[in-house]
Amino acid sequence: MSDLTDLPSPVPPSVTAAWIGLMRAQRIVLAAIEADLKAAGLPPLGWYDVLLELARATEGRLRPFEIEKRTLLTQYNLSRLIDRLEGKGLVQKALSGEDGRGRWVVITQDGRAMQARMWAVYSRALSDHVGRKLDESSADALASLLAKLTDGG
Amino acid sequence: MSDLTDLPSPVPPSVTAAWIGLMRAQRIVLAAIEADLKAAGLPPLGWYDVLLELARATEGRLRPFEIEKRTLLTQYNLSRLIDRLEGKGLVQKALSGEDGRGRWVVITQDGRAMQARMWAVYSRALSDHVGRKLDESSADALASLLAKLTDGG
DNA sequence: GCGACATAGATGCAATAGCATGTACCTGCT
DNA sequence: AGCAGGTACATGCTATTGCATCTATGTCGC
Repeated sequence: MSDLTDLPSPVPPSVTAAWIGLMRAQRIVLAAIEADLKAAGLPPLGWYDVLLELARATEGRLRPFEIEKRTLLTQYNLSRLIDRLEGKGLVQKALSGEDGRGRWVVITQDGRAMQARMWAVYSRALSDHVGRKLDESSADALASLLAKLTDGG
Repeated sequence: MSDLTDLPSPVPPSVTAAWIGLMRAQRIVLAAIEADLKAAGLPPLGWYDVLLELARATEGRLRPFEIEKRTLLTQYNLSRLIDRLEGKGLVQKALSGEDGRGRWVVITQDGRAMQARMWAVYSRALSDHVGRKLDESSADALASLLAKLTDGG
């Protein structure tokens, strides 16, 4: 009886190494950053992503489906994340005039303050866990290699 | 009142770009691979990681804490994942003679078969979502840049 | 051998993610 | 206008995760 695991893989070792490295690096760095946020008594990174998009948007507001595209959050997770943000007073929901199906999610002053407080910790964590390990040209090179993975096709 | 978000970030743009690229690439590729597994009626990637480690281990068995180190799973998640694997007959738990606290997790024949079935799909997905987008030298370069992020310090 | 502390693993409970579906509204066709 | 289908968002239910803690055993110093 042959064992498929013994057959030579059609996947070049460099490709598996890249993939495993991608998973490991993302998990390890993300865990480190989340730990720093938690140690500072701040909410998880997902909150930051939403707050940042809102803070950058004109009039500090976006439709949920716009946030969804920008953040890669799923529709149902975003729906509930917005509820939590609203529960903490960081955003408000408003009815959309133009589209009766839609809602606006509007960032509050507390929301902007939270985004800034989180960035203070987040940016330090980024410097620490990414910047300290890659010089700028390596970081550029990494970013452009990663972009190849997500570009269309 | 100053707004921290307007202060120049201490983080170089290349570093943020690398980090955002890392998050995006990992999420997108992982989601694509998980989708392929699911479409084939197979369990998620976490199962594969554990089964592969067991399949590679001598006598097809490892202690939970050994699996934990190899996979980056947390202790409590692994404990429950093993329960699920056992529930499907893919592994068995056995008492450890040497260390009364310990258990052995032993892969079954069904477990080996599942690992092989998953690899068939997984390897195709890897070729498709990673190999097809990176030539081998790019993949090597990516792997070594990523390694810098996880190396000590 | 006993007590203090560490390690291996399990587990109750609360929070979050995933899935399927529901509701409301929109758009386009007839 | 009326219906078919699509989009935007919410939600009930289940599965998984995270956290804190528990049990059991091991190790070390005395």
